[in-house]
Amino acid sequence: MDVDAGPLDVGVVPFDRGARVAVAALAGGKAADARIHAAADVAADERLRPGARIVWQDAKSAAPVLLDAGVPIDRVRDVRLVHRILVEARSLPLEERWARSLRTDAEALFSLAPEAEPLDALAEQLRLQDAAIGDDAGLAMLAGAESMGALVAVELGREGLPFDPARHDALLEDALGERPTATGRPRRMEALAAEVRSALGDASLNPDSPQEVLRALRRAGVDVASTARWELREQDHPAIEPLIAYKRMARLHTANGWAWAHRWARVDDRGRCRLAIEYVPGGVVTGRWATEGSGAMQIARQIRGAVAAEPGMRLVVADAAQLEPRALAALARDEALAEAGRGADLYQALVDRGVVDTRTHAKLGMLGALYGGTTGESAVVLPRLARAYPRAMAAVEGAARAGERRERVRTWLGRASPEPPRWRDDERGGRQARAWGRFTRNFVVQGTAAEWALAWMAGVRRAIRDVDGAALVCFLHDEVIVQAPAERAAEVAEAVQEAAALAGRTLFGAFPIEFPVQTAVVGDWGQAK
DNA sequence: AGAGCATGCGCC
DNA sequence: AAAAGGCGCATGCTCT
Repeated sequence: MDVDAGPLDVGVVPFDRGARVAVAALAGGKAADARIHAAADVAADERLRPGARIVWQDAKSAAPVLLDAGVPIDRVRDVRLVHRILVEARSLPLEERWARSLRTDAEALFSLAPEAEPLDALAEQLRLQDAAIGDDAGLAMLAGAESMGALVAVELGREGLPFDPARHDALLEDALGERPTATGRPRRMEALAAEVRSALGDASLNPDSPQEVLRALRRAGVDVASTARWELREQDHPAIEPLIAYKRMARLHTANGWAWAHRWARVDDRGRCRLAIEYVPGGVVTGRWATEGSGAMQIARQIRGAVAAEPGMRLVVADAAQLEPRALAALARDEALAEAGRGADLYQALVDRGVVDTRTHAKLGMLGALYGGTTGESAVVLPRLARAYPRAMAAVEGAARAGERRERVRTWLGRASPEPPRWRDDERGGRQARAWGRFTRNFVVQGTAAEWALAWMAGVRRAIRDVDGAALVCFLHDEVIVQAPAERAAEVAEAVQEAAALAGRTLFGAFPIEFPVQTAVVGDWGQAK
């Protein structure tokens, strides 16, 4: 092996449904020395050594083959995801070949012959992307972070989230009452349904039907226009309390109840019960991830205790405190806000510095700044924040005004907001313009926070690589969970915090912004915070 | 019967 | 009918 060779781009194309893999060096838009391997032998290709940049059409179809073969991967380019970013960033002419490659999905790749052609195509795409990125350090970093994120997503999906069905069952019975034997509602839900029916004098009422409930409420003299909780709360009628309680239970029952667990929990080949979670990197326009199917990014707090460490293991639950305000301070280069963030609680710092009078007001004001609040308490506190942190406020205000003018805005690393929809030049159009402005205002902050989270996760992945038995098992925007052997959990917790600091420096250089991470080493997720 | 929308609510 | 950004999902309900 020539250890003096420079960084090598290595293209990987699986075919025959992953039974075989084509590997080639990519340079100058060409694939060189293509070799075909049986999937199990691919690790023997010495070009796939640490330090090489592995290039694939998309992680979902290509990564499993390499992961199964035990190929260490530490740099990667996901051509599909980076393509999307670059097209949106308008750094690239929309050439026909790009449009074509967008349509090349995983299935199409599988059906391609193992000839050089797909590898050449990959090489050409890589060349075009690198040319488009040029010397834009932000886009280069974003391309790397997005690609590594896609790999982490595949790894998370393969790992699954440790899940204890017995605990889940107990938590549900506690919240909803005894589970029904056949069809029908859990006991406490059924009791509440009966209470609602009796209070509204409608023995056949289906409490799951908003229309029926609305009609019944109005018949009973309750003046509401919907059955939304916020509206019900303002009413005084004996049906209201059980109805709200019922709806809360119904939500848990349908979203994270027994059927949900049955659908998404699986027992892997080592006898461990895990929730199968398919993450979709870049699934949200801002760059946040989404999930496909399981709703795993919305798991109700009430049942998080069912996510439990396996024997001999602990969960390291880590969440980044006030990530978005910190992302805002950094992208706006607001030294004063960054200074307030020096410490674990940015909101409390605003109180201590006399900017606002209570922590709740600090939070409300910040939410208003990030989302564009114009009413209520948030609007009252906002001017105080604007006076104390003019740079941060100018950044979000600027993004909002740009959006209203139909301009596209960018995150810190350069992800562009989507093309705005059309709106008329009338009052309704004005409302739409302001709504779009609220979106672009939030886009720059949410998107930048998502970029930080990608960098954080890449760092966590690297940091736990040498901790035998440790694995990332969950990601939730500003929170990660690592399962680790009990005796090494404390060490992992520290590494996760260091990775956060490193992510901050990677994105924002010497700008003095801190990203404190709260960690808890616990037996189950319900014990964290 | 299935597609697609509306409602409502959980998460960040 | 929500005020204020981003989602996903279950259910009811209407339209085809």
